[in-house]
Amino acid sequence: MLQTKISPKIIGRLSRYRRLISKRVQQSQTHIFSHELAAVARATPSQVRRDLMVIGYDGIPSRGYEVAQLVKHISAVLDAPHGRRAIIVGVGNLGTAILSNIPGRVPNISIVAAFDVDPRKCGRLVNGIPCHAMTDLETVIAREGIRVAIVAVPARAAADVAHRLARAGVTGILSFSPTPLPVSSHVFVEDVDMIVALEKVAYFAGEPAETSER
Amino acid sequence: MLQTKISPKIIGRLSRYRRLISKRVQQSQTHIFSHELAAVARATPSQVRRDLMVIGYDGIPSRGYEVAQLVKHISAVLDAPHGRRAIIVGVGNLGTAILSNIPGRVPNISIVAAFDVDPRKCGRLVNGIPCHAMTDLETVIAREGIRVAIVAVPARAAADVAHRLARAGVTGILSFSPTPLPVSSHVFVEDVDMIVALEKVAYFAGEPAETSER
DNA sequence: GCCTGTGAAGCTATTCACAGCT
DNA sequence: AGCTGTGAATAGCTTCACAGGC
Repeated sequence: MLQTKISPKIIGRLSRYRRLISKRVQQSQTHIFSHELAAVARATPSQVRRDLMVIGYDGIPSRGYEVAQLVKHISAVLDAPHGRRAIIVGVGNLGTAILSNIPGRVPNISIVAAFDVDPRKCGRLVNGIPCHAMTDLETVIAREGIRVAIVAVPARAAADVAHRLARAGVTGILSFSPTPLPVSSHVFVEDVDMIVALEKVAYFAGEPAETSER
Repeated sequence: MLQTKISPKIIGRLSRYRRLISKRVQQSQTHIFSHELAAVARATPSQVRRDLMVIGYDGIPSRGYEVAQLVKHISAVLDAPHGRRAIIVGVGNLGTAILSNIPGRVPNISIVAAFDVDPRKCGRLVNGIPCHAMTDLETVIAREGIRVAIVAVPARAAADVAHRLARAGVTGILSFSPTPLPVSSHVFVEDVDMIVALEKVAYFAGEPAETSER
């Protein structure tokens, strides 16, 4: 049962909603309001209601949403039926930081292998994940049926890695590379660019010492 | 030169354009086309032309944009007049990864101090940046006139740090925290949430789908 | 009262399409 | 020819506003 495609923005918010709801479930709370969900996603209550409308979940006026049900509905949308295995390419500073932040915090997704050019890292565990040589990339992807990859390699290596991933069958890439990966349009790429993010912040932080140019 | 506020999306693309243009300047190229700029920002040529229209820069038909001029125009928009100093709070795995990726790659912005609760890190240099105890946070912010901060602390500490930053005068925060920082609306917050990003990728990796962007 | 669902309105962002320059 | 600038059109996203349920 394939849903009609939902926009990236809504998917992002659903992910945030779910994180909050899961917490509430653990605290054995039973209901949650749209304004609480809104706060966690920097959204408005009506936006939350819209989003939930898209996935076809109805709340109860004046009681809010039943958390156990809602988490199931959201998971039915976000999660692949039998779970997803992902790999990470590049186990430098950034790669290890990712490995210490992600595993265990993303329901339904597990990182099953890491890759690095550095031979000293190969054959060992990094944060509990086995690290392989770059030469094994295609083999492991095929064997594990990988469709999702995280790319955390230096900029100069990124294009080559992306090509290999795409050719080997990867259809979704989370990229930390500052230059866009050259992949064909059937591969979904999500760019996380810290430099762009910082420049945005610097811009909107406004002028030091309020110069007002009238 | 008074600018009206430009949208975050456009600022993000301008940042990417500038990175490419700077490279071209170094290669002593003189002109660049809108479709080249588009590629680097996952945009279309007409979007590029719109963006440049917003900042009031005109190209030359059939030659493109004069790179030396254009980089100046973009910088006049993005950069604070006398440069910006920023700090980073949290020097764990993620914090050090950031410190190894950002300094030197963002024109006009320098990271001048780091902070961590771990007393073993205080008083030392981390990637060339002096690390202070958390108690010095307000002092350093005041002394250096800091308006921009990067928050890379564990989730449970994030809210407290955000309050202190905002109270001390910070007006822009780049946050890597998975829960939204509780700051008043005059502080600009840019969230980088790896977990959400990964879930997006996993969702769109689903079936033979097509690409989109953030 | 407080909350939800949803049509309709309002906004923002992106693309089209074409005149005009080199 | 090949490119730009830009009004007009389109698409996409968010908010409003209000009827209806608890």
